[in-house]
Amino acid sequence: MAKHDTDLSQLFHALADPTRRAILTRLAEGPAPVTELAKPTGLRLPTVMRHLSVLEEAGLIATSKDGRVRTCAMLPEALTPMRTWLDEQRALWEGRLDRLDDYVTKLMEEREK
Amino acid sequence: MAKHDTDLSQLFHALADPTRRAILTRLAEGPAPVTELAKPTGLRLPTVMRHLSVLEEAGLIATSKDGRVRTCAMLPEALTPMRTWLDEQRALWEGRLDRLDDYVTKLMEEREK
DNA sequence: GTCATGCTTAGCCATATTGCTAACTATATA
DNA sequence: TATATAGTTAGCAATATGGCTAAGCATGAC
Repeated sequence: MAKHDTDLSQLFHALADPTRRAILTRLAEGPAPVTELAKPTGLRLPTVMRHLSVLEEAGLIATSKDGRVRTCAMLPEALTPMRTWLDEQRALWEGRLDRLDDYVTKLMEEREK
Repeated sequence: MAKHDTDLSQLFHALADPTRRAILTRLAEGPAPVTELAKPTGLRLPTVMRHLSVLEEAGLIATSKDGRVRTCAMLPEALTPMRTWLDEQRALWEGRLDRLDDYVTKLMEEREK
């Protein structure tokens, strides 16, 4: 299993949770401290911390502590592998359609003879 | 929690497993029966069946049975919600940069006075 | 120094996930 | 009809996930 494969798994796994996606969406608008991120979720702090560490391990956010406040910020470039995967998948799919197209074209040509 | 939100969760969850992504990649090139999909994974059939049903519930593949053979095919449009989410996320992020830009511009103008 | 605030750690519980084997059904094929 | 093939079902075990409480630590406000 290639390394970027586990990266992708981590990335997709991190995004598979609605709470984590909501946190990311909030962070897309700018950095925020943990407590502020926790408030709209209705979840307890330790639970939110866990979500944050999943996001951090997936490379989707970075955090830093200033005094007793930990500030979280999004790292949007972390989404690139996902975009790449999507594009590869699309290329494969379209390649398949092209081959199908070639095949049909060939069939038609055979018929002409 | 909106409905398309659970869709997204299912979608991301389905894609978070390397075996399932490998199966999808294979299917992007064309339909295949279960046993053929199972072979390269090195996993037992019931395990692969489970992966397939996860993919099917996420809307990523469709299956149909002809005689004793079940054929699986990819449904590439199932990836659209993911693309949409990515685009929304990017829009938010870029909107943030724009606002930052406006803010800086405003600061500069203030300075001019 | 005392107290409130913001986070952190440890650990518990329920459920979900991912693998397996064993046993079964249904369909080709000889 | 007998046998091999393709898939299916049931159920077990290990681990991961997502929630919680309780207790702790560090820092800022009074």
